Amino acid sequence: MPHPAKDCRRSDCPVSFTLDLLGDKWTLLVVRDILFKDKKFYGDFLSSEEGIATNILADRLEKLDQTGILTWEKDPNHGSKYIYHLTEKGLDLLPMLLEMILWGAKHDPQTAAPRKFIQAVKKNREGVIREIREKLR
Amino acid sequence: MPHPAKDCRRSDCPVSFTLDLLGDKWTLLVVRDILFKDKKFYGDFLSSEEGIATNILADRLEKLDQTGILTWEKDPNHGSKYIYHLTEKGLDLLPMLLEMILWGAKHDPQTAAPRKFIQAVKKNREGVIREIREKLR
DNA sequence: CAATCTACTTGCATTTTACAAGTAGATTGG
DNA sequence: CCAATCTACTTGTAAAATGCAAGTAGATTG
Repeated sequence: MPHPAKDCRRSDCPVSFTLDLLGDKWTLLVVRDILFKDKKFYGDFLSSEEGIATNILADRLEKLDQTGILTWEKDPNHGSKYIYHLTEKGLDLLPMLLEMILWGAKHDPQTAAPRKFIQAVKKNREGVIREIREKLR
Repeated sequence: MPHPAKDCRRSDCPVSFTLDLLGDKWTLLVVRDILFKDKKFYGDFLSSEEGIATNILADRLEKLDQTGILTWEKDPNHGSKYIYHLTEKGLDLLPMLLEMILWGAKHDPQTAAPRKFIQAVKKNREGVIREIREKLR
């Protein structure tokens, strides 16, 4: 055989696995932008208020592609643009993101999380998940 | 006034807030160890299979303390040991961790997540949460 | 009271991140 | 049609975080 794929996993623990793929300060912000902010272009992500650097963004998009969380295709209406979107594996991150939002909203005194959205998630998690998934088809 | 507390938050978004506190490869492994593996001593965390370095562990414990997620106290039975445990804010991370586990277990072909546990979480989330919280009192 | 245990700290090499600038192909305006 | 602009990047470099090895200080054990 050529040579064994350099295996970067630290253990077979599911928490560790998730962190290996998503454990940094930027990756999940891209996922958030797609899930909750209807962003789809490179420039959209770049202009998010947290101010991701362009080299970091390019790196994270590539890693998200390599791990099967995201893909992209040419914008049919605009040849120099690419449309980024989540795969099923990426959409499956929605429940986790919702819990991150609930935790952040609860424990950050100056959170900007809309009260209505938080209430909706608490009251009807599955419904919110279904709605967001459908919107993204 | 003295001088404004150097504010490291990138935005008021709850996802960003959560990532500011927990977005790295190690912090949540300590939380995992406490929630699911009954670990409580410095040496326990050090000996986790992912192999955290001692300086990183000390740093993360301090940050978790600063952000009110964890505290510690002297072991009454052993004066050179400290018992680390989660605060309410830390226990509130449980639902998020459970979603990380579900996602990791679903998408990692070689996951070590026990099938029984995954089934229990899927079938009775709230029950599992209650049980684990009670165990940690 | 010496060896060991426990929870760290320190120093340094390597890796990752942040910031600024540059590039290449597609599109738009005159 | 062609110069300016738009879009999605790449490159270079300084700063910061991480990883690894070794050392330390107080409590405990034999």
